[in-house]
Amino acid sequence: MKFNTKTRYGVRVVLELALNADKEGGTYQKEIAASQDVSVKYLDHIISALKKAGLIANLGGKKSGYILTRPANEITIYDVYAAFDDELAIIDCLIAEGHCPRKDICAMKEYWCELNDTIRRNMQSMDMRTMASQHRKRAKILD
Amino acid sequence: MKFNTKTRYGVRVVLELALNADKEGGTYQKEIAASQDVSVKYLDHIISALKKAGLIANLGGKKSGYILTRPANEITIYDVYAAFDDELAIIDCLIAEGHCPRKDICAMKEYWCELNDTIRRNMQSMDMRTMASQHRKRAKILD
DNA sequence: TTTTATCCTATCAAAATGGTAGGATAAGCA
DNA sequence: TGCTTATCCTACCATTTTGATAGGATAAAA
Repeated sequence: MKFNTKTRYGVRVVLELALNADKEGGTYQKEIAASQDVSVKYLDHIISALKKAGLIANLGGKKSGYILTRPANEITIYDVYAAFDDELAIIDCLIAEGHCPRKDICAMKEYWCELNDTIRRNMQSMDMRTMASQHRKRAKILD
Repeated sequence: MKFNTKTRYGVRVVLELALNADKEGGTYQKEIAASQDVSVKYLDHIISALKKAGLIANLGGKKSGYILTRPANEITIYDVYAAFDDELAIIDCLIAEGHCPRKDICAMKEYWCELNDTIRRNMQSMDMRTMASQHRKRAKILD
């Protein structure tokens, strides 16, 4: 029961872009790689998925920096999660219906389904502007 | 982000024993295997872990049926989870401290930690007596 | 025209997952 | 007593997932 590193890095990339919202020309992949301590090559995959999901984009053409495509408060943790994985389903039978012969009686399925909803709603209710401001607050205290 | 089959089967085994609480002589591994549609061999692992965790026990000696070691309302979903996995940690840095260089500033860590607590508390607040009674209710309606 | 940053696909080692197999042990029974 | 059988215990194994690296294509900028 773990989130994978792509999701974790993905969130951090989006957080960095949210923090750099005022930065002229966007943020370069190279800069992100350096500040997040990930190889540029690995970051390729992360950024590619975030772009495909429509969360980030190049400010200009091919050799320009990245920015968020919408205000940080309109991007949730779940949005980032969904860029890397399918719909959240903590057990398979929540998506692959018709397979389990006991699906109509199974009390467990109902429980897992509710837990799944709880987790998804939690992730949907946290946006990246909030994360950014919390990060700034913490950084300030430590300063 | 999935629960593994051992945890899922484990919960179902405990649920079955909760439902069979009145059954004379406990429930045999063979019976559980049949009703849960798992091989007896695979069930070996599940049962072994549940026994090790102290959730179930043989009613008599080696060749006797299984029962729960305490009332079903004193066994939570989290108890069963913990029989198969370590403490719930949806990202590694929640347990392996000191590793991440940004742990003091990282706003994300705080978020993941809170989500982790939310999930754990949810699992801790659902007990197997409740599950059993919900199951009986559903089975009755379908009858 | 050279550099270089993004883009895109393939590959790979290691770990996790889901499960089978074989045999040891010991209880129950004819 | 000896056979059957259910639990117990340890290997092993195939497949998938994970966390990355590598190579080269593309195109913008200098």
